[in-house]
Amino acid sequence: MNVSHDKDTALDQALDLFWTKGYASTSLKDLERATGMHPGSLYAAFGSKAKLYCLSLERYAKRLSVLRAELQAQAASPLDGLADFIAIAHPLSDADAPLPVCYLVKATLETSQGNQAIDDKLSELLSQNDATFASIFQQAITAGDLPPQSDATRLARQLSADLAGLCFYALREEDANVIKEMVTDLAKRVRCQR
Amino acid sequence: MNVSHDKDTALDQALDLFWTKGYASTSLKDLERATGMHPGSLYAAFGSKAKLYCLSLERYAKRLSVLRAELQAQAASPLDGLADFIAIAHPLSDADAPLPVCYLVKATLETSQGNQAIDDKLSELLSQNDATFASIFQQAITAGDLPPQSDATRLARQLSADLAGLCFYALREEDANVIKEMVTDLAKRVRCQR
DNA sequence: ATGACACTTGAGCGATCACTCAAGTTGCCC
DNA sequence: GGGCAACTTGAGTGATCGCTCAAGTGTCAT
Repeated sequence: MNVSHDKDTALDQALDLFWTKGYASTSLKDLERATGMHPGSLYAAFGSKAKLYCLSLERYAKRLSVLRAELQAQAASPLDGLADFIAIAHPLSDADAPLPVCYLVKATLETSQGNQAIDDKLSELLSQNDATFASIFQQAITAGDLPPQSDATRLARQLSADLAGLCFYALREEDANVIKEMVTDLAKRVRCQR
Repeated sequence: MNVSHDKDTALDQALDLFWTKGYASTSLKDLERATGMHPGSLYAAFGSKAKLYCLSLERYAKRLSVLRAELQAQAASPLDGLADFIAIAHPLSDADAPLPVCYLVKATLETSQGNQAIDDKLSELLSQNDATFASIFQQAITAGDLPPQSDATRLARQLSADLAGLCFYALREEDANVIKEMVTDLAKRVRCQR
């Protein structure tokens, strides 16, 4: 009795596994269990563990950026959209996320020094993310919501670091209220000037 | 021809390895190469890979806290000492560190969800660190360097997260000047109110 | 010199790693 | 229903994993 598999579903399951356990600590046995696929099918569909990992990173980044774009479109202003993203959609405040930590942040701190293709993919995705942040800040500057002499790139950099800092803290703090407070503070800081 | 080994030296070498490669990606073969010890000696001295890792975490935390205490003793005020620590002694600005990333931060993001003893050790060390930060802020409040209504615990929490955020950014940014600037900014922010 | 003891040595343990591939199954077109 | 391409299956690959332990070596006091 053979079972047919949906590549996207399997990728989602692999993503959750990698997210929680990390790349090195996730074995193919784990992936087989999670996806219900046998090694042959996994390799036919994804090529290798590293490629599957890269695909999962890409998928996650895509998902986040779609979400951010949606919030941006609904928001009254660029900064409001960004604040909503932090307060609502980011893994820090998303109850469905397996960890209250951005997958890319965790991957960055784990993976450094290893497979080159993975490192490249990660820095590509993070750069894209920073660029999006910067473009939103630029819109805010143009719209007059930020002082004209503001540096959008620098603001993006700082936001990226601030989010990563919160991720770190969220992982160790058992009291969800503390994290919620910190997230709210950051969102507020983004919305009402910095 | 047998070789006698110094436990502290071996521990330092193991620490550097774990720091750069992470726990899961560091094999006993790697540790043997780095320390020059054979498996039997390693196990006689340290018990297991996990125990060696815990010892390395402890040693690192101790090293950092000694450094911080020294700077604190020399500084004109508690906040000055803290700022010096960030600007001078923290891995972010220490050229000798194998990575511009606090070992505990990296370990926290890698290790979550695994060996219980490691998780416990990590959260113990991080709590100690936060407590030290908080006590320094408390001294600053008592000394009148911070408004009396300041919340030392909250300030410590925020500093911890800010440092972690910088670690994340330092790992991906190839331009050392950008990081230096961000570190200086944070040190300044700590020194001159927040 | 000798025996007692502590430490080092490294071959090798069973388990698990990422991965392959020949055989089996399925769905589709004619 | 016969033929074929596409996919699934899972036993099995060699390598490496963390770890053990009997044998070897060095350092003592006597």
